[in-house]
Formats: sequence, structure tokens, C-alpha cells
Amino acid sequence: MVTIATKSAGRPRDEGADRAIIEAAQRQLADVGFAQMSIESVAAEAGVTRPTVYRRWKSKDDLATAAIAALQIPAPAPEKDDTWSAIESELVHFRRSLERPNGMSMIGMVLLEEGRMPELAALFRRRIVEPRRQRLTALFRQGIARGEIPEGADVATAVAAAIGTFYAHYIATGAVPRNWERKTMAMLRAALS
Amino acid sequence: MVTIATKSAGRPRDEGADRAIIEAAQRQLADVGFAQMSIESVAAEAGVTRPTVYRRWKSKDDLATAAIAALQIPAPAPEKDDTWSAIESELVHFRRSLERPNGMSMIGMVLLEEGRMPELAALFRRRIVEPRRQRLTALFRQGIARGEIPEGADVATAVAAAIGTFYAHYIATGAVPRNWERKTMAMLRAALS
DNA sequence: TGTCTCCGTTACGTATGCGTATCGTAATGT
DNA sequence: ACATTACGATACGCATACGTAACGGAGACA
Repeated sequence: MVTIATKSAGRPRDEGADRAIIEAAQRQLADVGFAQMSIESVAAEAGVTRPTVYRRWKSKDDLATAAIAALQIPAPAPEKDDTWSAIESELVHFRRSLERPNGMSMIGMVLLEEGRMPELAALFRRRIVEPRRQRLTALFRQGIARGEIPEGADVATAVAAAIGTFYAHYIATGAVPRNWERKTMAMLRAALS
Repeated sequence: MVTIATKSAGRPRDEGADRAIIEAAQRQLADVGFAQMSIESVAAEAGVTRPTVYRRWKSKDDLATAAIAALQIPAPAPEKDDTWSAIESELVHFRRSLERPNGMSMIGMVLLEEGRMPELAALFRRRIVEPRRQRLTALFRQGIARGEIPEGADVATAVAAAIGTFYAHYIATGAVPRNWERKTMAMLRAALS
């Protein structure tokens, strides 16, 4: 849904409301998922009434899609010289973004609602998951180019293992060990000797 | 919820209905999640009416809990002499159980509904996730005991990596590479040399 | 001032779903 | 046969939520 800024006369849209609504929708998607998210509660959380939401997005699906599309990739890891420490800081960043309350809920929502709203899942993957994968893949390749990682290394599997250990720990126990980054890094180094 | 079989007189419970209801509930939990699951649709799918469901379980929460509790761990991997091939067949089994339609949806449901129904998530972990982790952990330890894996190996991280690569691939792309087991095994062997 | 559009308030109609109740009928044990 | 219990069919009250409509007031521009 594209909100076209009509330059016609009349009272202008409250742009603060736009952001407030989107942010409330993002929170609720992560907290309770798409099914449990209600326009009413989103509007209330944004300090707005229901019709105001419908003036901007024409349905609940539309709002959810806009909320996912507006998800910001908060901060790409700053580049460092050492490939391995760059990978580690990427993992730290990954952990921070997922360890917030309900950080994993959004992923659960995507997995669950995938059958019902495939576009929503695809959008989430494109916006959130893929960029990180790309960054990690680039780092491993850089390591190969610099000779820090052997030539024939399986980069895709290494990337999957790097973030997969987090998923596995969380799914199994609901938490991730404090020294997760270190242990995962150690395993990767051993595998890519 | 424990359905105590009263031996009193009267028409006996249709035990086929019990199973049909539970199975329908399991399917719906995986298909659409707890929030979207309705007693009405479960009853319909089980060829039963709503009151019949409520005669057995006193609420929707109760039914969902029973459905999760009744999830069968289908077949533990048959023991083999070679530790590594035992691990591999465990991975194959893991893949098969999750690659069915909506196989990952149940995990999404748990992640999403964790905040709302912690007992349900805990039950799922205890019944489904933990047993596999235990089996894999035991296999790695067996490998250490037999000298096939070095003494100080980080078993917990290895287990997390073994199944974590599956999660990572699926979350990122909605699918898992055909040769996932081989590549993951190769990485594990390299890491635990 | 006039005209436009947004906003909040309130209300409406519709749909869905939970949990309960009633009633006639079917299936058991005594 | 009789009491007892489960079953299907149907309905009810209640709550939630979607999406729309009508109204008066507020903010902008000409």
C-alpha cells in the first residue's frame, strides 16, 4: 500500500500518526502475531482511533504488510580489518536484535503465517533475514580471499551454522547460553581450519 | 487434562472420537496456530459436534495442551555401530519430520504463542525437542567415549549446529538444500576432528 | 471567509467464536 | 424393562473484531 501524498488543499495528514500506527503494528505483530493483532488495539496503542487507521491502509493485511516493509535493519555491523572479529560482531549484533522481549516471536509469526500470507513471509525474509545472510556470506568470502579461510570452504553451511546454533538453542530451551558467540566462533574456526 | 474412564453404566465414550479430535487439533495447531484454531473447525474435521469436544476437554487451552501432550515421537533412530552414521540417520529423521507440509509451523506456533501460553511451549519442548537433543547428545558423547571424537569437544554446540543449520536454512529461504545432511555432517566432522 | 480534508467520537451491521443448555435418540449395564 | 450416560442437532448469551457511516470540529490554503 502506497500512501500517496496528495498535495491538495485541506487539513494535512498527521505524519506522526503514520509512524505511531506502524510502530504499534510492528510491536503487536511481534508480541501476539498477525491473527491476534487487532486494528482496535493498534489504534489505541498509537493514540489514534480506528477510522484513522483505515484512512491510511485499507485492511488489516495491508497494515501488516506495511509494518513489515517498514522494519528497519537497525545497524549493519561496522567493518573491521580482522575477518573473524567482524564475523563475531555480526553475531553479537544478531543476538542483540533477537534477545529483546519477543524478539523471536516475529520469526515464529512468519513460520506460522507462511501458509496463510506467503507475501508477508517473503517480505520479512527479503527485508530482515537476507541482508544479514548476505553480510555474513560476504565476510566468509572475504576470509577466503585473504587466505584466512581455506579455498574450498562451504560458506553457505558455515553461515547457516553461525546463526543456526542460536535458533537451535532458543527453540530447545527458550534461551541462549551467555557465551554463545564464543562457542559458536570456536566451532566455526575449527571447522574452517 | 486426564480423561478418567468411569466404569459406570450408560453409553460408553466413543474412543474413536477421542483420537479423531486430538488428531484434528494437532493438525490445526500446526496449520493455523492456536489463535486461529477453533473448536468448531476441530469438531467438524473430527466428524463430531462441539458439545462432544467439551464433554472431553473443558476449554480450548485444555484441548491444545492435550493435543501437544499426545504428540508422538514417531520413531527414534535405530542404533548403529558407527557413531557418525547414527548421527546422520538422526539428522535424516529430523529432516523428514520437519519437511512435511506445515512441519515448521508447529515450531512457529510455539515461538509465537510462548508469551501467551508458556506451559504449552514448555510441554512442546519437553515432548518433542528435548528427546531429540538428548539422543544427539548421547551419540556425540558415545563418539568421545569411543575415541572417534576428541576429548574436549563442545557437545552442546555441536548438537546445536547439527540441527541449527536446518532451522537457519528454512527461516532464511523456506526450504532446505537437498544435500543438507551431507554438508552439515562434513562441517561437524571438520569441527570435531 | 469559504472550501477542502483530516480527525475524533460514536454508532451500526456483520461475522466469528467461546462456552453452555436443552432435547430427543442411541448404546450400554443391571 | 429401566436407569444411566453419550451423542447429534440446535440454539442461546456473550464477547471480540472487522469494516463502514455519519457528524461536528480542527487545521490548512486561496
